[in-house]
Amino acid sequence: MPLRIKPSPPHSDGQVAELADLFHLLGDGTRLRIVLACLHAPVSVNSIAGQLGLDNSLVSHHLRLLKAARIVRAERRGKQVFYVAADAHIRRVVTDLLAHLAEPGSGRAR
Amino acid sequence: MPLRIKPSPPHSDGQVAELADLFHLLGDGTRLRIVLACLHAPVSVNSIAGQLGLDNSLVSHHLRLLKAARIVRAERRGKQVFYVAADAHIRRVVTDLLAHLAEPGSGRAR
DNA sequence: TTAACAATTGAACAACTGTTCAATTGTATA
DNA sequence: TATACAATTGAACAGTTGTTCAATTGTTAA
Repeated sequence: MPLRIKPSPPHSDGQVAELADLFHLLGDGTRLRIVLACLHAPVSVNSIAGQLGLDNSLVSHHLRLLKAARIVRAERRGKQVFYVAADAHIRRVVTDLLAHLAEPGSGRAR
Repeated sequence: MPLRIKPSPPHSDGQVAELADLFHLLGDGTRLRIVLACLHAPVSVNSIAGQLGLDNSLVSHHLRLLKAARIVRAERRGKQVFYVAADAHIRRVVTDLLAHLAEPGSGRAR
């Protein structure tokens, strides 16, 4: 029996669609910066907007999409609403890819 | 000296923009399926189109973008042009994320 | 209640983008 | 050369989407 090399595993349409949705949401620069801003600790909408120099409204719009996709989680404290990355899974995805980009000679392939 | 917890590392604008670009290109379902089709071995444009049920022209358009971003690499053999994932880096990014999605209870956060 | 602060929402606009179709370029064979 | 096959290219269209602005909801303090 010959050695089988990388049978190129089949992927369900659902999995691919889910992955594409995740990529699509993180594929906007503004939205990605928002995710990075609340990746490790809860941050208020105002704080994110101030930190990134964006309009309050714009940040809220993006956070609504990120929340709907379960990428971030909302938590209200008094007047403010704090957002944070939904779980360790999301954190790993983003930090892993940033690490990948930082790899020597990985800027964009060889 | 108190223990510093997750200083939330600063990310250069260039890194974030690069990462967003990568996400953006993989964020389209059709384009992601094309990348998956030639992830482990070189495949001709016709083969990709036939396999995915897409028009030849559409596949070529997408491959042009993927090639410009150095996500795939082109190689001509006679009449046909074969495309394959640019390097191990790209392969890891995609396969890792697919694995992440396959994790128990990871469909979208907890 | 009133006032001030924080966040959300909806409408509207411009910019972008995925797709289709037709025409063209490149390559190999008769 | 001529023919067929493979891939690329460009224009044009429709649909999507990021952003702005104004108005509204929710919360706390005076």
